Amino acid sequence: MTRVLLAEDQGMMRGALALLLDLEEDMEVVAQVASGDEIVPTALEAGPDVALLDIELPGRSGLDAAAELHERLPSCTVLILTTFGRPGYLRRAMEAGAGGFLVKDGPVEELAGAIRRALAGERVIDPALAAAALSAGPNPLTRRECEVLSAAADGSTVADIAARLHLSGATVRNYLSAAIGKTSTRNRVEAVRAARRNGWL
Amino acid sequence: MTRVLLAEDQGMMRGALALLLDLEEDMEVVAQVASGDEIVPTALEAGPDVALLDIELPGRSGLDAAAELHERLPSCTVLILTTFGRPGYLRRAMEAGAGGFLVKDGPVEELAGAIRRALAGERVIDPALAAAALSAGPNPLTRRECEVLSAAADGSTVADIAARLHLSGATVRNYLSAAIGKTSTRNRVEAVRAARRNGWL
DNA sequence: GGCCGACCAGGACGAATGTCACGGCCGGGC
DNA sequence: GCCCGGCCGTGACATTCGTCCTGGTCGGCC
Repeated sequence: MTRVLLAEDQGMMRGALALLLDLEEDMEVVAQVASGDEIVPTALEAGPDVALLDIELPGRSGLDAAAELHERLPSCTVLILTTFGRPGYLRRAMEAGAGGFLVKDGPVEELAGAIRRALAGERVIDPALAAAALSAGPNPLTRRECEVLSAAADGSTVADIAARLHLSGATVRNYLSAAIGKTSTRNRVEAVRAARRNGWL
Repeated sequence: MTRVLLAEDQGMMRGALALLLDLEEDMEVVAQVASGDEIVPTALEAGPDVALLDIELPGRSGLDAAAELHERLPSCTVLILTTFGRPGYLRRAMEAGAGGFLVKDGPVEELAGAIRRALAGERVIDPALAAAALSAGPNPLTRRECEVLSAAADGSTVADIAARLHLSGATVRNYLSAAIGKTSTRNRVEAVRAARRNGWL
């Protein structure tokens, strides 16, 4: 019997997936969580064979939790299940030791099969997605550039960002300019969108 | 037997919901579509008793389709199922003649019950959401202001927007300024976010 | 040691943005 | 008829944004 942990914030999606997996003869959902912070503690307690994690969760990111889980509970195979097949997400998932990367498009029928293949040691990845991740290359932005870009996403002014990150306005402007250049965009808004699309934030 | 049409772009969500509803004794999913453009034609062909529609779909909006469906197939009860409980969405759904408005949070167990209550003539709405929609008031933005704001969402410059909408740059700036004022924000990015949050775009 | 990249900051400059006042046209309501 | 609001445009103005150049510190690598 394969014991499954489910991390997904949308209640309806989580419930539907749990019901779906419980219908499988050889699977059993032993824990469900709705936030990223609960993943590791719950997993350590429940000891699942497989963790099916969303990335964009309230609290901690699913990718973060995946990395820690892989280290502290190596017996548990981590599978990422996300809405967006962003190249950077896939890359980070692989670096975090994930056994597979699934997108929420694609038929439900594949889900159980993907879990079984991952348990068998196979790396379950959509080939088209893998190609996109490789062609996109690694994240060219430095940590600071990512932080500044994230802080700019909500329409904050330079002064706002500077205050929030304890920097000078001039420094913030320079980081933004660098990020705009590296993303080949025209302004901070386009830069944020490009970075998001690639999974760099 | 209640015949259900399902409109949802995420394959996994769509499949899981279909499976879930088919498990109910008195329900039967007779059609599934993944884009907004397919809703009305498919519904006219399949003749469902209930249409469960997502709002943010590729192609046409689910709210648009709901309005036309309510007019051309009055025998079909329209239920909106959306990720975001934006006040403006709820308002537009009610104006489109929807029989209910559900958010994808909240437990799956309620779904079938909500459908049955809507079929019985009840208006199924989360009370907290209804209160939020009323307190937020109607959309203060004019049609043009909405269009300009939507066009500005992707980081386009004033010149870009002007070209796209066949307007003068000065006019675009005036509309943006008006939208910024009405949303009590400081710049176009914040205005776009505020308008989106309220479901005005 | 030299080299490089990330990090931080300042100044100067042109371009874009946001605000305001001012016009005009049209259609609907009183 | 008059008034009002939506629509479209212009010009002027201060502010912000984005670019470029300059400078500095620090740690890692060869």
